[in-house]
Amino acid sequence: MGCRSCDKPKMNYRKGLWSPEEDQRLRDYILKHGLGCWSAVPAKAGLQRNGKSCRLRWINYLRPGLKRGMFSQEEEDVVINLQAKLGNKWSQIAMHLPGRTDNEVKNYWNSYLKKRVMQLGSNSSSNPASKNASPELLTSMSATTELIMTSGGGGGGGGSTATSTHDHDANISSSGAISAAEPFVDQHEHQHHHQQQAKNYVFADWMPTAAATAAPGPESYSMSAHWPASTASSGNVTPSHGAFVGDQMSGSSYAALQHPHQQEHHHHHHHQHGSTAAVGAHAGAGGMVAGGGYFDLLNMGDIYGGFTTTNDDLLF
DNA sequence: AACCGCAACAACCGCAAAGGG
DNA sequence: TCCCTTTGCGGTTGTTGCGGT
Repeated sequence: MGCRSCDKPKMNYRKGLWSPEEDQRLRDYILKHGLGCWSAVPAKAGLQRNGKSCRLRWINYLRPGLKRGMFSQEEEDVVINLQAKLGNKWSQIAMHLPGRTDNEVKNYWNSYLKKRVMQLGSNSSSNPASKNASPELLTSMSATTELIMTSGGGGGGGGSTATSTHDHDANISSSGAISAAEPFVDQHEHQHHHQQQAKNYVFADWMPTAAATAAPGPESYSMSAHWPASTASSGNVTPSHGAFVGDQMSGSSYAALQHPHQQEHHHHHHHQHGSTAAVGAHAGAGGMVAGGGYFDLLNMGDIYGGFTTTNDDLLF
């Protein structure tokens, strides 16, 4: 682990929200050099951030394969059930939700699900089916959830003391537990407290739609030279990767990326954290790209996150 | 119009584990 | 084995904007 060569100069690190320029620097750096010593990234990328901040930014926001927008009913079920089972092991829970980060899951739980579960728990105390989830919540309990529940292993309720040993980046579980294909592209309209904008699946908001569909030119630099071995061995690492190279950021889509909720609020009465602009710009990345593109991009999540999943693990 | 409360989410902080020297 | 650095994780705080008054 120790990255001795990463002697960083003492400096006053910037804090707070990331600017588009910072994001671009970080993104460009990672694209060119791959994931490595985070503590060295700021200096090498020309960022006045600490490595920790860079890592977090990458994982939670810039990394390809991330979904944005509201949680689907299925995802909600997964969170509720796994939280009941594992406790606040957000990274482990996130592993079962492709494209979701632990931070996102955690936020969703703290801001919404926790209250809901508590309410339901107090209202329907006589629900033997689940100590946390109400019948309402369970009605849509899918085979997906059951799969997770049965494959999770290890019992125990909340407050598990199990030490997490997984790679934080690997939000796509090795079990490929969630069959994401169809539910991920619909405009799930389940009754959500805040009636958020229907979720959208953005495989890296900064990725232009063209990148999801168009084959890049052969001039692309060699990804395999920089990315984890799993990348090179993955048959799904397709030419589309090349499209990531360089400045892929369109102004509009990036603006949407930076602060989704700062955009288009005037179009909706309710909070809208899924960026409509992003949907417009990138809907194809997750939705329109049925089949191949979708797969490829998802695998990009593998690549950038250092996943070790195989093609077989991705059940989409 | 101004203020306040709330919700959502991005980001920070502190701690512990992992791992190299 | 110890020390130090890096990384990963979970709790918490900060920021922003909306809705209500």
